[in-house]
Amino acid sequence: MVTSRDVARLAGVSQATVSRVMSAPAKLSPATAAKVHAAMEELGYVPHAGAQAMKTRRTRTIGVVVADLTNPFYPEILDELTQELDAAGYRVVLWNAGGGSHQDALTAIREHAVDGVIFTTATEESVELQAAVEKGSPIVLINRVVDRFECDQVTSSNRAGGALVADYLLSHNKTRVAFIGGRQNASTSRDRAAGFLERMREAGHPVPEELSLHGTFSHDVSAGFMERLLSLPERPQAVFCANDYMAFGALDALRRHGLSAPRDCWIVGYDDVEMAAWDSFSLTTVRQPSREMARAGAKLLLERIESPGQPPQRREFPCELIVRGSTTPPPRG
Amino acid sequence: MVTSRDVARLAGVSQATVSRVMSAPAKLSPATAAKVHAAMEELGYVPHAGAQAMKTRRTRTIGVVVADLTNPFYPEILDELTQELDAAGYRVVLWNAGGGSHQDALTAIREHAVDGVIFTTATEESVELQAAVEKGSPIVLINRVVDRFECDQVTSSNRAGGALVADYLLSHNKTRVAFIGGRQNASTSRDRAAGFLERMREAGHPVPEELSLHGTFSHDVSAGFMERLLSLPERPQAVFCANDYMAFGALDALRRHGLSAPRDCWIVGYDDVEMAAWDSFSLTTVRQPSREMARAGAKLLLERIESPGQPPQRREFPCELIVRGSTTPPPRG
DNA sequence: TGTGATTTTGAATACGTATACAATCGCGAG
DNA sequence: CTCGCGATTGTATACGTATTCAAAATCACA
Repeated sequence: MVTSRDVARLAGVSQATVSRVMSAPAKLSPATAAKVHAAMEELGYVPHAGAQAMKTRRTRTIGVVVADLTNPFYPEILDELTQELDAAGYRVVLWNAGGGSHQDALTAIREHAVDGVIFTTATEESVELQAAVEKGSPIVLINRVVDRFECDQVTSSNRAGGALVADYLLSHNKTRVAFIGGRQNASTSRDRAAGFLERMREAGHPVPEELSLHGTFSHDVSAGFMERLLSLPERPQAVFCANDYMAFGALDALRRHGLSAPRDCWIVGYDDVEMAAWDSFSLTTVRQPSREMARAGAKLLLERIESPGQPPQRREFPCELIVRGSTTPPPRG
Repeated sequence: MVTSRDVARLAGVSQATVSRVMSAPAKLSPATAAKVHAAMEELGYVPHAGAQAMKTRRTRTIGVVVADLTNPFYPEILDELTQELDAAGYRVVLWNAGGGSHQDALTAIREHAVDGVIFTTATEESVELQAAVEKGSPIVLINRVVDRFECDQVTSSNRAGGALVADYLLSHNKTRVAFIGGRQNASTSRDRAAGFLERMREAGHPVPEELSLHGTFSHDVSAGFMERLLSLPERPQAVFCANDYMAFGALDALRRHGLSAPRDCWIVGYDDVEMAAWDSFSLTTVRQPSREMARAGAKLLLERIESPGQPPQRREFPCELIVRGSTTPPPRG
């Protein structure tokens, strides 16, 4: 391994000078800077990340916790996050689902293995997460959000989005409708459900209990729910799924029974992942600006790392209904 | 920040003893071990990752380079890798596409920021990668592979897989067939193409040049190619795409023109990502055991880190044709 | 040419941990 | 009761870098 001392020796300067070439080149004469650069080049010098981290207390590494790489929503978020953080000179370490992810990520902060963490998967229950937040650890919540945590949070107007769907369905005289949700402890599923169910109720068409299903955010579970709905004596006219991934499951269940949307049942999703626009799905959905949210989250975290102690910020992005072929065909023109 | 010295002070022992509690507990009397543990607990001690890395020259972190998170193949690989490495006590840092990924990953090795890297995206051209390999850096290639690199490599029998598809199509009298490939510098696309085209030629039905298209591994580019194929005076009877993601694009192009598989054109993919089995696609494809390959890659890398200097290993996993609805319906029963 | 101000550089040290080596302790054999 | 050995523990040091402080070199200007 080649150290800054080796470079110093070759360049005929002190180790301190080599260090300064990287941290404060302005304070050096061009001549010595050139000498040092030449020596670094010749030896192929690369500073030791651990040693640097120890001195600077910075790792230029950010943690990201995602819930489920199988759901295309998360790869999209991750794609944007890696690009954004990469551009800012940060590395990304990834934790993927699994019970321990939260804990591992929080440990990584305390080990000074990362400068901060972006959670896309926060839930009310995580006592440790709350403790970390209260201790002032640099943490940002994207997507799922916990109101009482005092930290930066980025979300979309899930409640309003759910209501949007209700309005849309009602305006097309769909009054017997179902809801397929994910985990109840996720704010996303909860808020979307709340907005949707509340609006249906207000309109005088409350969603009956047997049409409001909750499980896990998964294609297969959702498909199973959809089959259950299809086997009811009176089939729902439309189904709103808490995310696109589940909506794909519902569409698949339809097809499996020789049925299709919108003919036999309307299907609406949430997220507007890229695949939703594919002709194979053509899924009507509520678009949340996921990539923009990811960028906002990254920015908030980097700012917090730069200048700790600022009051936490909350950003809520608006959502928008995107009508596609899984409900009514889009308006002509 | 609480250091091992703080713990030592509270426990009334030396810093060395605290360190030993973690690295060699057998060498300590149960009594002192207990004291130290209590002190660690009370102070919430967590060792500083950078300091540890500096001494031990290990980070317990592995880098992973993927090409495109939008292609569900990579999230699947990544899912398996994170689980596997996590279980082995390693963190994962992720590099995602972008021109600099390779370089960044290699730099991370030299910075001792990671103990090794798994590339899913190697190409012949990467001189730096070759140099790193020759220097003995712990590097494993999964998926895409470069024959002349002297490092651990995990792949599937892409050439044979391509031939499988040709045999299958020929056995159903599909003689005018097309190929949609990805980047030519990726061994996967190249080998699948070679196996496929060669077998078609051998059978006396060479694929004409205008039916052999190469672009980038993307849904949209593939859809564009498919549209071009559909606009030919004589439409191909079947299209083999170098991966499922591109096959989805081809299916979408069909649908966009009011056509469908297998009625108007057979579509075959490669990979067998989870989505391929969904009813919305029901894609005939060549299954490669991606998750198994990921595990094998992780294992090879960890072994290499444990005991460097071993001769590099190559593992090639067999592939299997999975017939689904995008070609002939699967055999009854 | 001398003086003080300023720039440029080096010597020394600290970051937090792991470990080689030395010191101490307890205990059984002689 | 002494010697010696193994089991525990402490002391001292090194890992590679950033930074403080002081020294040396340079410069502006009289």
